[in-house]
Amino acid sequence: MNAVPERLTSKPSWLITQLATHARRLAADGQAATGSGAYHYRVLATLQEFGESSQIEIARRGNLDRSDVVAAINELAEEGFVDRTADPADRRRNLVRLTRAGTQQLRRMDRVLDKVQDDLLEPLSPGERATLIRLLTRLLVHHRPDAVGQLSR
Amino acid sequence: MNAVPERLTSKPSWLITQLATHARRLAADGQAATGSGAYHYRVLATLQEFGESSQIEIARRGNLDRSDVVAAINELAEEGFVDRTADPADRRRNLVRLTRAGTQQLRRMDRVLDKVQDDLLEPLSPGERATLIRLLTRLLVHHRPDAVGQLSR
DNA sequence: TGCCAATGTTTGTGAGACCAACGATAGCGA
DNA sequence: TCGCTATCGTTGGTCTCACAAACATTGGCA
Repeated sequence: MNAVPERLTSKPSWLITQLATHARRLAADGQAATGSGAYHYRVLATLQEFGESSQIEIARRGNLDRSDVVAAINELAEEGFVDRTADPADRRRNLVRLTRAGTQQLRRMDRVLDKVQDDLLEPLSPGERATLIRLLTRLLVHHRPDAVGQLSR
Repeated sequence: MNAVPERLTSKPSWLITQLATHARRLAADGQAATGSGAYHYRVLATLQEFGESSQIEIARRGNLDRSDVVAAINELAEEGFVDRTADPADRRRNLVRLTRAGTQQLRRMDRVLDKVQDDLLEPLSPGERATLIRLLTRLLVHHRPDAVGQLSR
């Protein structure tokens, strides 16, 4: 009754894109309560792990377009989660850093996203989860080394 | 230099969504030459495997919104790939069926998408590919049984 | 007969990933 | 030192995918 063409369900690209849509939904549902979204999380995470950065650095490290970084930082700054100041050493750049409130927001989002991972992988055993992560990582390293922190040579 | 926050790369949801973006790009690149897109493929595949259908059936089987089916079928009909006629037995419904040209278009898209699967899984051995497909399918069956042709309750 | 449900359709929204262009500023080679 | 080129932030788009709201037409049914 609810059959889906085998042409679709047999394709890895179908499995991956459909699962990605579901993962995004889980994340969006959880993040709704935090008031920030996926782009905001990438910015906050980048700042936390690498410290004060220019917007272009945030874009490269978080795999974002620099124009999207502008919008995300506008919103984060408005809520007091980041601090944006002109770089005195290079007036083309802004220096962005996490505030205390931003660090707390990141922690909130971390909790939410950790739960998302659990929900997402729920049906798999720990060993299967590790296998899946390993295979997915290999594919991503192969296709988009820059999205996994690999030097693209 | 191109480091990515470990907070991101360690999350399955990151791996899956980033890989999905890449898969969509591969598919879009390949499909550009065919003139049809992902929604069109879902419609054509559904018609081929289940035969003449109403739009609501196409929507349910191809996991599409019925309003998106309207647009896709408009475009497919304009190119002569499908045929849309009012159902004499239920005038609320349209009966949509594949034309000869539509069958050929589906074959073209199949070839493109088969190559996409190969590109996508390239770094994995046949055994690893099977493992990945098995794990992804289990996750999707668990979270969105309707997207894999499973009865949802 | 009168009401509710199903179907197709129109219109719109929001997220995510991009792209092009522009002004200001730096850096560098002649 | 001058002039060219590159970089950075910013603005203002585009496109795809997923989905929600509302409406008219038609069927089914109490």
